[in-house]
Amino acid sequence: MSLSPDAQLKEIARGTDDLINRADLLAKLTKSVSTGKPLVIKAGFDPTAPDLHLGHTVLIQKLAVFQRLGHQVVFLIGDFTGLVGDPSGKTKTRPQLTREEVKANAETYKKQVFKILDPGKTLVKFNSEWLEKLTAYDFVRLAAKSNVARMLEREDFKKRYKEGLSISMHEFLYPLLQAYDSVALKADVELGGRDQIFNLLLGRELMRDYGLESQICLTVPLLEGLDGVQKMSKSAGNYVGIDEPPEQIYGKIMSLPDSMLRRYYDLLSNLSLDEVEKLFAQMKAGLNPKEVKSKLAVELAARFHSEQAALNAQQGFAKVFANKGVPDEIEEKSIPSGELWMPALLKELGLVASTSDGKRLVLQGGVKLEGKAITEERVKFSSGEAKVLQAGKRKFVKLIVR
RNA sequence: GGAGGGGUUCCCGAGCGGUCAAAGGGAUCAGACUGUAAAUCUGACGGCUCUGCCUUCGAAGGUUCGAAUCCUUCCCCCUCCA
Repeated sequence: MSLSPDAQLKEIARGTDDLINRADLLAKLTKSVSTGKPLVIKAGFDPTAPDLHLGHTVLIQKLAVFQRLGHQVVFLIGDFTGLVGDPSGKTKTRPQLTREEVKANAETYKKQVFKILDPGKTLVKFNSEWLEKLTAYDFVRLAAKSNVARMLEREDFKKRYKEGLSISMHEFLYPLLQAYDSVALKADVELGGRDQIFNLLLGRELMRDYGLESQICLTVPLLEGLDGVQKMSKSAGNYVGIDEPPEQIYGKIMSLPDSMLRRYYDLLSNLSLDEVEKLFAQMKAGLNPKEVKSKLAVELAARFHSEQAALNAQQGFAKVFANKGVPDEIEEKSIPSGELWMPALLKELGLVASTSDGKRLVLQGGVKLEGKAITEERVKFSSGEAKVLQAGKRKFVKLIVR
């Protein structure tokens, strides 16, 4: 089904951060509808982090929108540019990935991405396919397409330059190579995060230089992580991975600060704008924010798993945290009988990092046996007993005494 | 090539001969409270066979009764001028 260009535009523009520019996109859509030729939608991904999180899904969902509208999504894996290195991670030299590693990462990517995208309609490409073939001559010619002043227009470069921080040569190359990808793919639209705007725009210019019709640049907002401050990233540890078990997804969303709720709804929920408005109006009128949060947590857990798994996670959470109970399924561990020194036991069971840590936990009343906080470091266990040991709020182990 | 500034515990960042396992902040963890793994408050936050001992302040040596702090060499990072 092919919607009218106007209707498509509206759908595409929803929840975007920036769209450059609307008129061009409308023209492309109009042409696409009249000729029946789908637009080429490009989105690039670095092959070094195959662990996708919610932050990435904002963009992927937008890709899915294009896909539903009948356009050709190209999932571009930046195996070559990954070697060059993204300007943001500047301290360490990236390890050179072998072909096998890139391939393996790509598979992981696909597995995750196809929870949202339709595999049958997605074209997966590697940019080494064309970038590797560039000669030094091509390369210099490519580099000549831009200039230092232009590069320094980029916000982060400008800032670093002003503050006298270093900028490596290859960091200038990165945007150019990414832009060249658009040339190679003859992309109609490129999607990226908010931080990608410069690179996307460079693609737009470069395509013109190469005599092609310029791509449309569409950015989606960057999702803040669970801490509500930094952008979501694996290295910051404030992320929700889409491959995580439903209980984790649910629990992590519940740990989101209330202040971030609306933002998450706007960027992640599939609810219509009206429904979201209504929900927040209710909350203002007294509905417990916890309920609103839980609703989102269920929606997301269900998206990456199943409705049932999500509801189970919700129940388990209520049991453990709201009612301070014990989860249904806990790991069983066998321990010897006799008097045991808890810090060592905790360490052995992997519940704490060190005996010192274990001592602290006991001291602070964070260790419970059968729901009762223990006060002594040494506890007697008799053979045949089975007791639930709890370390902190969410770690449980069932002890089977030999 | 020249001049200068730096490398401190998970991160940022103080300390610049003893009172330093090292201020402060962040992150993390625990407890209380609650509406949740929100918010807030309190506490903990190198390791261990734990009223003591061991290891840590880029690396290796040295000075000293005693060094993260002083000296030497080395490694690394950054800035400016060429």
